Amino acid sequence: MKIGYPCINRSIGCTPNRTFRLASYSKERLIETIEMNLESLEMMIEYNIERGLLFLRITSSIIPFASHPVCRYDWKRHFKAHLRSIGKMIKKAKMRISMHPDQFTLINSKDVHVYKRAVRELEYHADILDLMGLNRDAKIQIHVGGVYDDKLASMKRFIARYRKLSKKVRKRLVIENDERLYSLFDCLVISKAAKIPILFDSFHHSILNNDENYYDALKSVSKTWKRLDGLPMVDYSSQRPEGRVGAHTESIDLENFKKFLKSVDGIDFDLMLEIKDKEESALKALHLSRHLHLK
DNA sequence: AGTTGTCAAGCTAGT
DNA sequence: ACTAGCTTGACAACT
Repeated sequence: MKIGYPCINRSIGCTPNRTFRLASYSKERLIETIEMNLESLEMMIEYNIERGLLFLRITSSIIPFASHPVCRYDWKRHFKAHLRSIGKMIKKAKMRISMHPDQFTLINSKDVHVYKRAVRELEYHADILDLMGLNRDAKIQIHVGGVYDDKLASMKRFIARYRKLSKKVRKRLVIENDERLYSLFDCLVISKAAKIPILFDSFHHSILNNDENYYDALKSVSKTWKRLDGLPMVDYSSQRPEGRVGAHTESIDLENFKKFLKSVDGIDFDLMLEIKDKEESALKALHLSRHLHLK
């Protein structure tokens, strides 16, 4: 099991998340920001490798405005070598990579313009992973999308639109169960029809479910990942005390985490900790997982 | 230097 | 038909 945290590190003093306002867009500003982001990403990767955190989610903001019409600069060509060298570091360390486009990336939208923008956004994510030279176990995770007053029709639209995606996107795209609209069960229905792997979010599942326990849930999800897809990816978080239902905790609750690990003991997967204090909790989790006597 | 409002993108629930 | 809320880090404009 590889363990990681998403997008940013709070202790190295730089972020791969830098962006700027659309109003201040310029080619120079774009290049400068991407350069800083890629350097920060490299520092983050080094930090993680040194500490044994081998699962990383790369932020979607790494190339600001990448899929926006304002961005007509050929950043792919300009940063090809840099991205390739980052990919080499990743592969050398056998690090696992995921990306998670934002909530407006909706391929099942009724609005065809939203759908088209989503496709461009997914292509951009796939380009990053391709330019890094990563194999198809590097994944792009999205939610199924909106319900639009007709869940079945919206699920069908997802499947039909998924089938039309380019191969470079399809080989990396996975769906994640959410906590309000599409449960694990819904995802399984879609997965069966579209042959798309499911990324299991344990926290969402604890809020929206059909009474499947973690073990059975993860077992059924594991079957949706083929050999070339790599191990299943799992997102883990827990409820922030006194927060709104679904609010992610500030810092890892080790008792809850231990219980979760024990409940899915015997199933192999890579684990992303969606916790606000990022690397701090990830390191605690890594330490705990190494000292638990599991199968 | 520190604080606060605002930012490319959408959906849903509530009025 | 319209708007607040979701969630969230960092920019940008303001004290």
